[in-house]
Amino acid sequence: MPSLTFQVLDVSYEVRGGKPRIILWARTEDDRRAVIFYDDFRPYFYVLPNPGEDLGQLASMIKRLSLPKSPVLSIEEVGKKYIGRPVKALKVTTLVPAYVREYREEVSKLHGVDEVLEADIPFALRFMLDFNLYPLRWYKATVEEERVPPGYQVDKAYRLVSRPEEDPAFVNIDPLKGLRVMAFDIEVYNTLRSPDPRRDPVIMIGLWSYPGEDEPLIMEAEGKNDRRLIERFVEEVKKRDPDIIVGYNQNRFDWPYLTARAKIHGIKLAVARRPGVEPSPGLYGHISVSGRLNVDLFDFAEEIREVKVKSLEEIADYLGVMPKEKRVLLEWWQIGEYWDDPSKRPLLRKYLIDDILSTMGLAWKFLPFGAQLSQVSGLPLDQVVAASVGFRLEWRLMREAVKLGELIPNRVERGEESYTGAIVLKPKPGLHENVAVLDFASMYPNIMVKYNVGPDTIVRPGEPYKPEDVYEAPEVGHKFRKEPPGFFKKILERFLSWRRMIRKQMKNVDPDSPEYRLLDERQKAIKLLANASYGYMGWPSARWYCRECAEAVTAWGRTIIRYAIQTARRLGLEVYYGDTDSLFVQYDPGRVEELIRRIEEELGFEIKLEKVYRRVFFTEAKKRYAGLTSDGKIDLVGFEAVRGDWSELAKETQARVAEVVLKTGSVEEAVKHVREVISRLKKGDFDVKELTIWKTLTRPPSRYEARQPHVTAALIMMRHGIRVEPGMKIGYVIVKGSGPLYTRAKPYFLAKKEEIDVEYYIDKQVVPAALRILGYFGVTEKRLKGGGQASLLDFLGKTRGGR
DNA sequence: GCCTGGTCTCTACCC
DNA sequence: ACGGGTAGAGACCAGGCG
Repeated sequence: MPSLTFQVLDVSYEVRGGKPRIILWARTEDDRRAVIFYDDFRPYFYVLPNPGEDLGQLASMIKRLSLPKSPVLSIEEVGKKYIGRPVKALKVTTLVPAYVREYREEVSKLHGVDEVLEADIPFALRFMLDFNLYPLRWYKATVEEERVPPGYQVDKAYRLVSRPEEDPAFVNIDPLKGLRVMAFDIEVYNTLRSPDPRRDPVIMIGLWSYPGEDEPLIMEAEGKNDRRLIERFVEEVKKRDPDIIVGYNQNRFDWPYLTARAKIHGIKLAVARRPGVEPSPGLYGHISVSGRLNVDLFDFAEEIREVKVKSLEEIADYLGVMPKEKRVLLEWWQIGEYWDDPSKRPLLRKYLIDDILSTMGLAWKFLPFGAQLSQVSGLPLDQVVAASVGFRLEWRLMREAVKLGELIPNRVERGEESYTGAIVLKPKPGLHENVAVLDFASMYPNIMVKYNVGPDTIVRPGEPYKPEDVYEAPEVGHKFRKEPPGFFKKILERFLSWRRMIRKQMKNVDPDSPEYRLLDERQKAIKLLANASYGYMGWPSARWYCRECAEAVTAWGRTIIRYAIQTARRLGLEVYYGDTDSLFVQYDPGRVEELIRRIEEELGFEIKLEKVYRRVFFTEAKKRYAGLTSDGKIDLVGFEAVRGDWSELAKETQARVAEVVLKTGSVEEAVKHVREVISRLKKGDFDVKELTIWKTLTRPPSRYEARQPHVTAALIMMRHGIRVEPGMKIGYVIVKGSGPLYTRAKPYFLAKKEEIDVEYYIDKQVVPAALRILGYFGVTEKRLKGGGQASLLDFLGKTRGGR
């Protein structure tokens, strides 16, 4: 029988004739698209009996529950481990995946059943778990060719005969190489309010395929009739037959909108590779397009902290994919107008083209990392991108559990129990020269490995132990058995050594080569998962939740950082600041080197010289500082200048103040700059956008206890027929008037320049932001705002501050 | 009824 | 929809005062 080498793209299943069939979506070595069917996989779950229960009797009770449409096919007694303990369980196999939920409910009720386990794992993923298949990796398997079933958009169809084995030849080959990527975006008609699919048509759709196309294809509706447009969209997608579809926010907007419009026209949005299948909601708010990987790039953008308003334009600008000044910029409410006006329509077209180019540009920034995340976590690309960090790690943990013969715990509702976290030192306020920043490398994962922390190694109350056989966490007293190595330790050790190996390989590869990029993205993906493990244990919804474990980790962390502080002081190094796993000390190269050596030797934890500040400035506040690095870069941490909920003008002013003070030491010049900004404001020489304040709406407006400006603005938007949803950033300005602030907020796009309350921006934005830094040097509000000379008091204040 | 200070609510940040 | 620690603005509210 022939052997096939293929790359796994995705897995789904269908039920035919009352039986499930696994559909493995793949690409073959000779670049064909293929489905590989597997008919012999069956859904199952485990039943964990109460201690001393008669398994045979339990089995016959379960058999009696057998459902006609999905009978119990077999019940098998198996030896497993559950949170590290050996257990006997029943493996119950049935026929139709959708009925497993029903079995879970009924079996849980049976007398003698402690828990029903692994009944909540989606069938297709269950197959990947059991067959140890990782998406985007390459495998070899024996297959038999079949006729491609009608309607399937693939070149080949096979039946899986042998268990696939990973092909090591492909390990360091870019998994995306040769895959067809299509970017798309739609424009929807509107009239100064949010579009409604019952009323507003789709007017333009753009798509662009790589490889193969030099430029995007732009399609337009006929007037306000989008029927033909949507039909053409489906045809054009099929023609391009992409493996990966990328868009920006398409899971929440484009797909639902297109689906709704198609439904109105009675058209099927049949863009999938399977006949008659439309895009449909999947896990984690993601939209699944069967046979293709639908990747919403917005999910990556969410993790870019530096960009606060995460629109496509802003993200593409930040990443240098499409500079704002080089593109057509339109606001969403202008789309209808630009469509109706024939002279403006070409600009709308260009706007869409720029969006498509930006989207494709972002794809090449993000997909390589996404592909590694998929290869490492084991979740298909489209899902891993949509999933949060906790779930990404959890899928990998589930895979490890299957390999180790461990039963996967259920996801259970738990109340929140908080515990003590890390230490943050009080900073030494002022301007300091030559300060070294030392960082413990992956402190929490290393604590977990060193002390064998985990839910399976912890000594529970009442359990016997010998003191010499356990590690005891300081302060909290939780104990962990030294042997055998626990679940987390095993996985983390593998992650850490895997990452070490990759970093070693990287040293022998040209930094500009594709292989280097691949390795770098892979080590980042591994690091992400490793670093998530501590937070994961403290997450009440985690399957492997263990509050005491998380608590023990932070306790060890506190002890370690205290020890490091003490060691630094003993060496005569002044400690300026520290947070969790970092220390800011006076930079004396010899003694810093000695400090590093001692910490590593005496504690067994690696600490690194992360950077050296030529100058660094602290106020009294923790978690805020400004530093000037040796290469002339300014780091601003925690200050208003890096927060999204301050006006751009206040942020810029503060950043400039920090820069002047750090680079020149001239408070004078910084004051001058602030005064210029204030006079510019008073003259009316400003733009509404630089005064806009953005805040996230975290819940529906009615669910707020306290009134707030951004909620007011959101309510005004709603009155104008603009949909606002939790998670949205609301941009508002403060306008003139009396009464509390929240009564004077207005959405920025409805506000006229003349109504802006300039006084508010001076008193509550620019001045406080500037004073946060200048205040330390004795500068007063009066001096920043005053019309005349600096007073004697200001002068005295300044010299006092400059000590 | 108005002012004041303490507390609560909310958001966004740091690591 | 991974954790705790933290800053800061403004709303909210009780108590003092006249």
